[in-house]
Amino acid sequence: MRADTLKGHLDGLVLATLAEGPAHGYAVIEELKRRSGGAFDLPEGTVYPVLHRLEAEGLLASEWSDGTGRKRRVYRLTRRGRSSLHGRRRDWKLFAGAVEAVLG
Amino acid sequence: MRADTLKGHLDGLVLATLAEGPAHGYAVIEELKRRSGGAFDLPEGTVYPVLHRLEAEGLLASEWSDGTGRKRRVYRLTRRGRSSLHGRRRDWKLFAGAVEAVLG
DNA sequence: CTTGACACCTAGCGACGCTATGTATAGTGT
DNA sequence: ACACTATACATAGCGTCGCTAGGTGTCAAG
Repeated sequence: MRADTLKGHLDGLVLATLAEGPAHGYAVIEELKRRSGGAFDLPEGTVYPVLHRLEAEGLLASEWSDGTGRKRRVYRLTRRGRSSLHGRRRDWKLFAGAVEAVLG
Repeated sequence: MRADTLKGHLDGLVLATLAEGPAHGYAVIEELKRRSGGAFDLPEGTVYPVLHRLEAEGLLASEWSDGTGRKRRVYRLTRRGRSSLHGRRRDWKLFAGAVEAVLG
């Protein structure tokens, strides 16, 4: 997979990964890999900044969890995050449809 | 359509637009708009640099045409360009499949 | 004779995925 | 005991590339 193919789509993918329940950053990375069948095997330096950005935008909220002794930051969708995800799914359908119409 | 959604995909779209025959830059812009049903209404400052880049990479070749009096640069796919297009169509299918698997 | 479509061009900006690097803990193997 | 891997977080800086904004010039219509 070419680098930068994700550009502009990653936020939606991360939101979708958190749609079924809260998770910490590392788990988001693994879940993206799992759901995509290995296609999205993203470095931490890609995903952590996304989580920070989405939280800064109010689409995610987080809190530290030290239940297991290991410190983890657990993220969850806010209401606005869930709404943004719906918009992004719509946008994706439009975009994908347009690309396929052009590619033929 | 969000800006930058195209990032990493535009080259393939331009190649696809030229797959059915040579065209000049402005016509490529119009054809992208037409095929996409208006979704891809791209400014010239986006498309012209792409054409230059693809030509520099050997995927397109061009020559000036002044048949109508108006100067136009007409682009056509090279063999390598056509082969690149095939690869990009494959990549798109993989990418789109992975995105849809994640979005659910 | 101005307006708008056609047709080309490029400098510079901004966004963002990625590389590289750093820290620290838990588990596994030898 | 010691090394190594996986887990888990963080961020500075780079490179790419779509876009904005500005420029040149031709042609048709009102």
